[in-house]
Amino acid sequence: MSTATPQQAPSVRETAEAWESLFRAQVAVMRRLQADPAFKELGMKEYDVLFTLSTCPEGGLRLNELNDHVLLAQSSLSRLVERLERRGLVARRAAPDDARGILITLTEAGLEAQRRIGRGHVREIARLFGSALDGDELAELTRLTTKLRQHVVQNHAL
Amino acid sequence: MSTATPQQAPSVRETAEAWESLFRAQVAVMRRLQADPAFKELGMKEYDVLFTLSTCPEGGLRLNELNDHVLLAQSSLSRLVERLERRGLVARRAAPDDARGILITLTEAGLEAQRRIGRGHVREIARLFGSALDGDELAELTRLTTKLRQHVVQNHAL
DNA sequence: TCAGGATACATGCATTTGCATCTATCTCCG
DNA sequence: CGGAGATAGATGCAAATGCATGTATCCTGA
Repeated sequence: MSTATPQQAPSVRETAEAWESLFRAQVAVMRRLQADPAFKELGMKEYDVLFTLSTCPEGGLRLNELNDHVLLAQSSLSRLVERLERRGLVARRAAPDDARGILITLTEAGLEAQRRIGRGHVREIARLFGSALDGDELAELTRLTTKLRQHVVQNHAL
Repeated sequence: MSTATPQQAPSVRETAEAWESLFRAQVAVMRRLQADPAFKELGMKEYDVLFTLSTCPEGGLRLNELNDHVLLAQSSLSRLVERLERRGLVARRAAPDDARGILITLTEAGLEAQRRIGRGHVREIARLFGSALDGDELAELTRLTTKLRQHVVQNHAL
């Protein structure tokens, strides 16, 4: 499938440095985002679930698919979704093709909440990132992290 | 998008895309790291504290300084450190210049644990990152995330 | 100098999380 | 077919977390 890249594998030192830097940046940004009053109503993880569902609108997602996007144990996500359902933000129904599975979809209220919170969220991100990186740098950051994620997901199944 | 516009003021869309991509990459990598058996002995957050302490060896760190590096509420970190102390991995003593503060330092056992776990950790990171990005890309990723973190920390105090 | 407010950390308590395990369903291959 | 193992999701329970608040100490300005 992939022709081997001509260059040698990067050193352990380089990779560790990159991960450390990526991780710390994520922590720094996340700390500021969490402080946003918009997340009093709904935690980051809850919002993340609503957001992920909003990007795959038709038919919703299975619990295990959702689980790939969120950093939570399966049981924790199960109960998080249960809470969202109790709040009327998502609906759960049996998956059509697999009687073991459940399909989770956004309700109208859930979609509305996602959009409302998402607007403030996105504005806050722009505020944090805007002065830090220019357009080219942002594009490059997006490219690199996307490439990293894709390789990790493809070549290192859980 | 305007190719003619040089830079400054990236769009909300661009920043949101970059953050989403950065965040998802972090989740994907973190998921794999957490699966490493090395983290049965000590969770990621616990390791993160030991690692942070290991990078500032002389005199240790104050609890509130530590808190800047970890994505935990102050009370949670307080108790996390308490647990590490009970396991003999860190020591807590009164800060010399401020009677309200405590200074946290690695014990010998803590340093040993950090090094031992860190070795496997770093190897696992190299395995995940190595095939994904080449040396130049890693360096650029490091540069961009470092720049992002610095700007966020400097311009957006909590 | 000292009152009012800020800061550092700890603690009570309800919520959330993860691990282990359970049930139900699916898949494969004899 | 049919039984062994895999997979999806739920649940009991102990541990971890966050919020609100408490206590002690520090700082500032009148």
